[in-house]
Amino acid sequence: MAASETAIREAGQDFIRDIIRADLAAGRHETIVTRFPPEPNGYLHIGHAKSICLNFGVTGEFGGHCNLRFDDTNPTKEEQEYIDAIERDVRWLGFDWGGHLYHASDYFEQLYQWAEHLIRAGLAYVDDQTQEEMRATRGTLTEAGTESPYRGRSIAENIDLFRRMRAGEFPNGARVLRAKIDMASGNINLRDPALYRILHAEHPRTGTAWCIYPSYDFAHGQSDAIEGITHSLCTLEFEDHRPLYDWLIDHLPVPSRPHQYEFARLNLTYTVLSKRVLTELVRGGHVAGWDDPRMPTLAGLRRRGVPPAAIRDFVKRIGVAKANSVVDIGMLEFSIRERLNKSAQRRMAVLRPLKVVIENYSSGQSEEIEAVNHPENPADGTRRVKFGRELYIERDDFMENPPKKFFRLAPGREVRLRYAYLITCREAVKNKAGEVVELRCSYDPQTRGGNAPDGRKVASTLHWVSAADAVPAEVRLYNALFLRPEPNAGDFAADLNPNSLEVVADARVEPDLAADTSHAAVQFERQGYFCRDRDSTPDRPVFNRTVGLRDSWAKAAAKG
RNA sequence: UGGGGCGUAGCCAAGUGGUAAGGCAGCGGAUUUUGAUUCCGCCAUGCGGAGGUUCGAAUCCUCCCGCCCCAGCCA
Repeated sequence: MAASETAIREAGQDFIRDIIRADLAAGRHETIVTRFPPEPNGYLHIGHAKSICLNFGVTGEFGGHCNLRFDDTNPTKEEQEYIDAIERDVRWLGFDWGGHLYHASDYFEQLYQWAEHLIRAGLAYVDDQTQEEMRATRGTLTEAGTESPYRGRSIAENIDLFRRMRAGEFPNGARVLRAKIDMASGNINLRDPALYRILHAEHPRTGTAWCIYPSYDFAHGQSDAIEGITHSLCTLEFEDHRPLYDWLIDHLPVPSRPHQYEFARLNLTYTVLSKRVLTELVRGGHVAGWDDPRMPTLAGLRRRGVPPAAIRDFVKRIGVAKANSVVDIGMLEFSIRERLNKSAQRRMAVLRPLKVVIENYSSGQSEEIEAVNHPENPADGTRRVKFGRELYIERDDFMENPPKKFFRLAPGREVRLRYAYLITCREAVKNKAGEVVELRCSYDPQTRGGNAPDGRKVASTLHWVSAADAVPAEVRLYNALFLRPEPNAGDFAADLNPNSLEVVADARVEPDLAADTSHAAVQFERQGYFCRDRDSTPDRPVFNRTVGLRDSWAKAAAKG
């Protein structure tokens, strides 16, 4: 794919794109090749979305392609379920790797040959030390390590031992192939890092063909080189692996010379983006699964109703840099609302119903009111909603003793029912416990559609549904999974929000919401954006709240 | 204490020697049959701190401070 001048000019301003621009200008590359390299040991989350958007984004902007490459070098942790989920989620996010689907495991034979090459060059050796011994002799952050007693083995012996490792002659952990670099290096990654370990484990792709597997460090850069990756983009914690990455590339007859660049991973307030923690949330039953709508996984966000375009917008907004940062979750919510405001049709749904009886509307009567589907998009048309003597409004929209700035319904007060009539509250009926259970109201027949011929104004407009026609529904309201802006990933359970899921069991929705199984996002007027959950049954729809509308009243009320 | 990075507003972030972009949040106001949306305005005499170089410094130099990552046969 060739990039247009315009695309290049309009590409974002960040240090990665600066580097690519410079490389292109200097003629170092004709085309850009990147890769997104997930390990299939968990589901993709929004932090991965940053990497996906970056890797696929730059090749779209500057010309080239991005490979999807599974970094499947540890069969003890990887599963086919994750492989499938990752492909599905990358596609859902809106990216296409074309034919460029690869696996580090595709290169196992080549990597093995390169390991022998290193041995023949005297740059790698088989170490018989135990894992404990290796740890003990690695040194500390401030002290040099000591060389292994097996470091001086002959090339012939090393080759023999390594081949026998491959042949399965030794149990797990018995020996390891190490690079011979510098046990005194200040960079611990250079203190003779392990290149191959013995793992008698079945691999999702290679089965039992191998019992030795390359380490990340030995696999990653070489895979990049094989695939002709020009810019290998990864997160900051790999920064001090770069000297090792380069060392291997320098000493191996690889077909190309990739370069690694590091950027800061995404952190979000009230969220944990750690595969370990996310896995524990699922396995420990703290959430209903990888696609629980409270999860920051792409599967969770999808089920929650977040449009992929909103995630892409969000990622564009937060930028790419090298400073560790924690992005306000509000920023993601903004991107979601921005997208959904444009696309979601409006409907009325009452979450916590309070019955309203229109006393001067006769009981046998009913009518259909025309309601617009999207106020900013006339092409979405209108629909007809039933109006009758008995209605439901939102409990929160009535107060018996309203404070000064509350301008919804109250005794004696007139408000508008959206698209319908102006009504006035005559009486609040209470039960024995003193709770308001019903409102007796009157309507003004002259105000059909919502406007008074005499031009009088009302302070607010309420959403409502017809008691006789509305359909009962379950609505799931999601709150942050964690209580603190920066949860402790170590003891995450202590920071879990016990109220992250609020189930509203008896909401009432417009009938067409129950009938529509398209799963398209809708806005419940004055409340938020919702989508139909797959738990819906024909007689009982279930809706997930994707995100609430901005609510300046709630904010003001909370302030007092 | 060794090595590698990073510090620009409450948050994210541009800026690469010529006098602090943009977005989120917040605060005012206008419009509004969603307390939504939209629109307008305000929001760093200041760039972790102190010195220095320069006509001029967030950008260059020196020293200091703070934060993050690394001692897996995980990635």
